[in-house]
Amino acid sequence: MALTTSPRGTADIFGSNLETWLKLEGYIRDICRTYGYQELRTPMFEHTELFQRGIGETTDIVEKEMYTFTDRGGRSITLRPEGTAPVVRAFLEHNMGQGPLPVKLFYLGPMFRYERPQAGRYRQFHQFGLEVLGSADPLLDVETILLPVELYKTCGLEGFVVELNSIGCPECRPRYRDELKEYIRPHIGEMCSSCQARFERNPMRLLDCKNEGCRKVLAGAPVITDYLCPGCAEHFAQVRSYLDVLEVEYVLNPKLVRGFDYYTRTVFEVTFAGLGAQNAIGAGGRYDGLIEEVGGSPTPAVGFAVGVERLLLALESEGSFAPEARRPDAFIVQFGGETKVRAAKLMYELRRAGLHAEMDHLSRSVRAQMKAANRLNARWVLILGEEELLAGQAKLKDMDRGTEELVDLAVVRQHIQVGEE
RNA sequence: GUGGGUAUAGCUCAGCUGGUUAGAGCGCCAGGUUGUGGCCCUGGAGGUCGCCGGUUCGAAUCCGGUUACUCACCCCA
Repeated sequence: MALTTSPRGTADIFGSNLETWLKLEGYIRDICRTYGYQELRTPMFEHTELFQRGIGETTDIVEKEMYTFTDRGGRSITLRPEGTAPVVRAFLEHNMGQGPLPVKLFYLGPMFRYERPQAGRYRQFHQFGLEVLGSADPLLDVETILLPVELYKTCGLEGFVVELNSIGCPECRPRYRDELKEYIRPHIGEMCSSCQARFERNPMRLLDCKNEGCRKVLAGAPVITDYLCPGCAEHFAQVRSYLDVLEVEYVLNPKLVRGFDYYTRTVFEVTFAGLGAQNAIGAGGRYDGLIEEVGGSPTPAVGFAVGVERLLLALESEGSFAPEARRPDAFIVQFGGETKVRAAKLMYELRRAGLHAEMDHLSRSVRAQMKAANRLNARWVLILGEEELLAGQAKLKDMDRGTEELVDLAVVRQHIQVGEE
């Protein structure tokens, strides 16, 4: 095992890359504030059963992608593979349902799934997500679509598409499932092995199979939205109506199904072409049954999650999100000895005043110090020599213009601050 | 879990059919300017050629394995 490489599917985030992250995180916190969402930070790990019950025993995540281990107390612990189940757990644990409804929460942090890494897919990745708990208002379904869309737009992202569907509820879904199976059954022999394996257990998952032959079979399959119960149909109609009123562009995709068992009614996915095979940059939906499943009283809820790395990849591919490079306000050049002592005092004085000041720590020549200042892209260089100090002055060089002048030490700070504006 | 591609300096990459001291550009350090950046010039540091094994007189080069990266399948953010 290489001690000098991070574990597979993980990455260090630093340098200019980190600046980009911080900028995006700033946008995320801003939009959550204006939309009235409170941040919730849940633990990185939970009891394994939470995910088994929440996400569904037969989902791929639970069956083969979880980082699960037994702790020293014999408990089965799992690194969170997604954010919704922990939020629901916290909602119940802290009796948030007793407070003003709906409860609007957001989270931003790492998730863990044991998968083969690939473009836009990592073992530790980050999600920004939010959940609205305690209301079945279709307007809130729309809000969870609108908010990420607004975020993408704020970031300058253009080439994304919102796909929308309704997968009904436990009332209407069984009837559709039966119809679908009836339709598929005569053709099941000619379908791919994974479709055959899933046919009995979860026939709806066959709908988004990418296999050419399977797609052909399913092209004429019955569509869930034709089988919605009156309640779900009405809900879906209102969602679409609000989307139109709020001018959110979307595409109906009756074959859109989701990998988690907990979804009901509205599901959506935001895709971005050009990310490779992993093209979803955000997804979500309504989960009216999850809270009860986890042990709470029946409570409707809706939410979504955005893959931070994927969003950053998408932004990078469009090339319009680079944050402004940071530059020091001042670099102080000195000649060692007493001049270095005076330079140090000046540097910390400037920093106390909120200015980013730097100096050399490698006993370098003036020329090398100037080069360093240039490399750091310092706005000003202060040259503290014996002569200048005797006169209580320093040379102040404007690195953008190449001009310099003698300035009294007492007013150096003002010169730099004024020059910044 | 399955399949393809890749692995040489901090970064991006050369290195032909195996042949002496493994190269370039960029970056880094120093000098050209005994107190002045960007451009230019000169020099320098820096590499167990991913790792293990095999073939061979001889392997960065061929073969096998392994690990990592990468792309795709599966699945998903």
